[in-house]
Amino acid sequence: MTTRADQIKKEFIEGLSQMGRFWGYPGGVGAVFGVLYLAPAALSLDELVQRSGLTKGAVSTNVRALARMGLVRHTARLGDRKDYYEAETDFYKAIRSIMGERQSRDFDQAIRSVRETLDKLKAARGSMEETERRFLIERVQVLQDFFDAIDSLSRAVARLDSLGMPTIQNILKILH
Amino acid sequence: MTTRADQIKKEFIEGLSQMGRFWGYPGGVGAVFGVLYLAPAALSLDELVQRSGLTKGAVSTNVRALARMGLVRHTARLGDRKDYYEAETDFYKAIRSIMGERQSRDFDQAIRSVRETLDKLKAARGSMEETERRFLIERVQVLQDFFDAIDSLSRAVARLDSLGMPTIQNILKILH
DNA sequence: TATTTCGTTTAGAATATACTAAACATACTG
DNA sequence: CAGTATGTTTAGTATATTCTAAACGAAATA
Repeated sequence: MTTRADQIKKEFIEGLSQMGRFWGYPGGVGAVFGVLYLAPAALSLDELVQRSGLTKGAVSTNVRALARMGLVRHTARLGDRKDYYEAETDFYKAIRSIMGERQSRDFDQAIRSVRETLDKLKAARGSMEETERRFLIERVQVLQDFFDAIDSLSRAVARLDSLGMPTIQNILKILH
Repeated sequence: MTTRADQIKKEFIEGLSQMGRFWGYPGGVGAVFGVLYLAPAALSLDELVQRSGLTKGAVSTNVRALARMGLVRHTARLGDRKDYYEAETDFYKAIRSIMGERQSRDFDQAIRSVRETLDKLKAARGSMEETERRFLIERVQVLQDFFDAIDSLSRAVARLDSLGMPTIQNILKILH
């Protein structure tokens, strides 16, 4: 039998699944988080399998991704060697963790690539037409400045020990 | 013959391509933008085909996506019915445009889904166990508050007519 | 009106991704 | 030590995405 509660939960979880895809994560990640977020207590892997409809393998992978992002906590129970998982409900904490995670992975790599290009261009005096070289340096420099700004912003956010509504309100004031 | 300049450009473009994928866009989008960004003048579609190595169809699609995002401007030349494209170099302008674009599409949809869940839960008094209903409302409310905060932040940014380093510096000060 | 030029759209191929099912590894339990 | 419970890894599959190649359409020109 499907209760009204089950129905509402299911729709919500489907919504989170879409949302996950929007942020660039597999649908299963959003679904697993949804299940955990609507559970009043930590769940075991098998419970996640049941409630998410995915297989053990997929849940294992997805839940690990969520833990790496800091959206899910890994807990244990005495005298029970199952792993239990529960959702992080402090999203301000989670978002910092996510930023840290993404930061290191691909974004840093991309920024590095821009910096390398700039270095190469600066070192290329003589081996290419000077007018073009000046133009390219100018362009790439603008991009790097932009990335540096984004970078310092996200680092600042990640460094905070709390990012709550008061802080956001202050930022909003500046942006008037 | 491949000059040193060509080589450096090619590597830079490859970097932007990766970066594009990181932000969730096809590699071709990044590549096309890279070509335009390193060109001192607007380019026609055929020139983009040559320099990006993609076919007309792909370039047509990708360049249109970039224009929608505001990362590329569509220009014309008198007495020439070709389309010409040039890169937007004001990234602060571009980022606002991108936020507007993404906003409307999927993110709004996701937020709406959360709000709907909350409404349904509030309307479900009697049709489910009251303790559970209270718990679910609490959880979903926290998520919605968070999204509302993000939403007002991004709307504020999108509303600005300029988002330059001074603004960012101010924000950084708050985040100390 | 026929021809050329240019951009878009479509059909299909190649690729990447995320899942399932099952084998596997590890650590408890009897 | 055999057997069981638990989570991870892998091989294969299904699906979605993004490209190419080519057909198409629209507009300018002869």
